[in-house]
Amino acid sequence: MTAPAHGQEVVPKFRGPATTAPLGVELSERETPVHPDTRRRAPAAHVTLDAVAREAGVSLATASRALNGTTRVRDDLRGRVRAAADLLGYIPNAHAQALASAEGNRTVGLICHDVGDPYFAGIASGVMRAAAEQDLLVMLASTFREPAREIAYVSMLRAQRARAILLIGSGFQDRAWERAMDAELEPYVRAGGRVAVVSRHRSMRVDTVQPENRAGAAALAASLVKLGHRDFAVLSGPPELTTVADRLAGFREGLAAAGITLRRVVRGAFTREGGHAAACQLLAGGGARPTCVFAVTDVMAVGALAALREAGVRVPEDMSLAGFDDIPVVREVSPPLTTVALPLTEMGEQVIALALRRPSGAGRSRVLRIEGDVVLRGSTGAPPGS
Amino acid sequence: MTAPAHGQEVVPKFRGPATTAPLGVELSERETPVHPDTRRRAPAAHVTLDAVAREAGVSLATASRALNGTTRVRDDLRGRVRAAADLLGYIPNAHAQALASAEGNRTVGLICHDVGDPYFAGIASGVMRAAAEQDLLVMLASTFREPAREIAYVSMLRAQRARAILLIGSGFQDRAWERAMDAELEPYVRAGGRVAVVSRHRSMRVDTVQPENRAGAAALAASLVKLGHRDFAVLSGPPELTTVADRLAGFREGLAAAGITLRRVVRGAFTREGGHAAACQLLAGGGARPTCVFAVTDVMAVGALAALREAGVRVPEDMSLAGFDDIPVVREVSPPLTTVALPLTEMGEQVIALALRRPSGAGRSRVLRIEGDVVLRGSTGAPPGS
DNA sequence: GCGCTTTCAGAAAGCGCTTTCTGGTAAGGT
DNA sequence: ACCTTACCAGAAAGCGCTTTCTGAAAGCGC
Repeated sequence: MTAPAHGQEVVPKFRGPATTAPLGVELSERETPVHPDTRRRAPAAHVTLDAVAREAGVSLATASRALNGTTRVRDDLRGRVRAAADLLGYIPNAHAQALASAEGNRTVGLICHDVGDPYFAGIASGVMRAAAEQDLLVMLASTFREPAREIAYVSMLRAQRARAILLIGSGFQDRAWERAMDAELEPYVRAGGRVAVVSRHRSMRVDTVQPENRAGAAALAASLVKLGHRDFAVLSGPPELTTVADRLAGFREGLAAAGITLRRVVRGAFTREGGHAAACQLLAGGGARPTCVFAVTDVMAVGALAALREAGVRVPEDMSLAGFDDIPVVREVSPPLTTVALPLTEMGEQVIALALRRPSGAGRSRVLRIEGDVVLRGSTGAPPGS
Repeated sequence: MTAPAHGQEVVPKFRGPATTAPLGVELSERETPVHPDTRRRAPAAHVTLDAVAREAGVSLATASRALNGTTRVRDDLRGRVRAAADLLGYIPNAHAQALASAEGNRTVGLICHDVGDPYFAGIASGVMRAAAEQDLLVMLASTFREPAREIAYVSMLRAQRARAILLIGSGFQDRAWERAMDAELEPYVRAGGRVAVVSRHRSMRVDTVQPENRAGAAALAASLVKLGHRDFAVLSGPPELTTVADRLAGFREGLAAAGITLRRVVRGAFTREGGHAAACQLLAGGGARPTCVFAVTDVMAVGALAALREAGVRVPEDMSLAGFDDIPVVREVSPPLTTVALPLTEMGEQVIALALRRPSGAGRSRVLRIEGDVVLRGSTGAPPGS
């Protein structure tokens, strides 16, 4: 489960008196005492509204109205229906409700690469909070960065008649996939579905929560220049992602404003390991090292920090390091990372709000621009020898 | 969005040429070019199977069979139906399908406290991966630690006729809530629903993925004793949670095996801040400080580490610190934290597997015990002055 | 007391599918 | 040539609900 690695050691397993199995995992069974039958009748499969109506001695229609309160129902009847529903343990069938009513169902779909990634987890957390307030259920889909799966999920969410589909994070390099995605989304929107995205360009009638990647990166560059740096490198991600392109361009812009040219860009995957590898590559390259490195995401920056430490490069004394996003972990590492802070949970709340407020289907698309705050922390300082 | 805090500084926002709005957030609209009408007919609302059948010149029944392939359909007809479905952009209505078929719908419910917490995010990630492989959609519900919301979610998931309900993480202190939860779950299980939980005791016919908290904590204690420590403190969580109780008891057991008595237990919330506060409280108390501290979760340990650093306590020279869970962040802090590693994503995969494999409704309940590995990292060392 | 409106319960028509059940046609046996 | 199987398309009956429509009963003014 855990491979022994640099600076850590896995201790052989403790065998307490309670544990006898030789495996790391043990499956046991236990008999559950049969629940003593309460007063409640045993529902064979599912209690239907029909059963409730019969129990209450009213018609199906009345039972429905009594429980959902759309039209007036005499108080005594309503009481009887409620009591019957309670007694029988009635739970409405959401499918039948969605089918019968024009309302549709109270769910939204959320598609992201991986909830295990703190960036997505932060946004998802915001979506969840907002959804909870509106009694919406969120259908979560993790693509694990496979475009085919992403499209399949949109299709599934369409089948589920989700009120809205939320797409979080960069799209894929391959234009063909993006086109396929548009083809999938277009009829959905036409049919009244709402789509909103975070940090992803779309060609459609889709609302967007868009971090100001350029401005943020430019501001960061300006701050780093102010610390005295002249010599920069960027640890970048897949070049086709707009997020990457914008942050890189913004950083260049910020440097240019001070008459500085970016010396070096190293590309890596959008993961901790990608950042680690990119940093290693940067250090391996001969020549003078930059005094300051900007990783286009915090996740990469965390990997880079580890790489620098392993290589004996002191941060920030030998080299300053900055990231982007402000995921929680960057406050915990030492030194804590300078970054451009994005309000992740708030972005999650906004994207769902944007989608749900959208006038069904057509209409202009809105862009909610989110500014990032440059937060200087311990990972950046004056360049060495200044 | 980000309050200036200890050791960090928020830089005033950069105003690039592109940004003119004075707010941190800006809402703009843009007109989308109207999508040129393709060959495809414009679906007014939703394409129904009926429309597909008509287009293909076959009956509704045949269309259904052609698309789902349960019974044999002549190849040419099947082809015509498929073509018609493609042409019209048919997406089946999952609600109607669920309602009409005995199969039910392809969704499972996942209830946890907060996907923003790396512990839950890790498990959720595992659930997502397993679900993706079986073409299941996951309905995610975050309770934000409110028992009422948790019960409401179970009810909603019941209404959605989720194939399975997965409950992740400790239950609540209040026995009344747990009883209410049982009352909610019991008819669900009776009606054929599957329930599986991670790290949570239930009185019902429910499968469980249960980390070996006692054995793990005991093993950790043994390892720490072996490093030379005699003087321990525990940063604990809410005492009524079985997870907490087990880890604490296990740790005591491990110490007892070496003839050592635990000196001090400080309670805190199950969060980073809880760990921070508990550590502060521990340091504030006068008297000799323990040489080694065990925080019952990594999340708390991370908070504790920050508190120790702020108080000028060096880890591990002045004090050793260990956690439990092995969430990713503990490898990134310095020193990296010694902990008991739980295979979080694997636990997620197991809990959903357990639920889905469960013979519908009744039957024995199974317990999958997960052993933790003690992983010694830089946060633990020999006690000072040895 | 009569016709009027108003109130509210019940009957019934779907929502979009799956799945029997029915029946027509072609193939095979005698 | 006739009858039995076998195969497969279509009709129709729901799945569990919402919602319109219908109509009975009650309240009201005259």
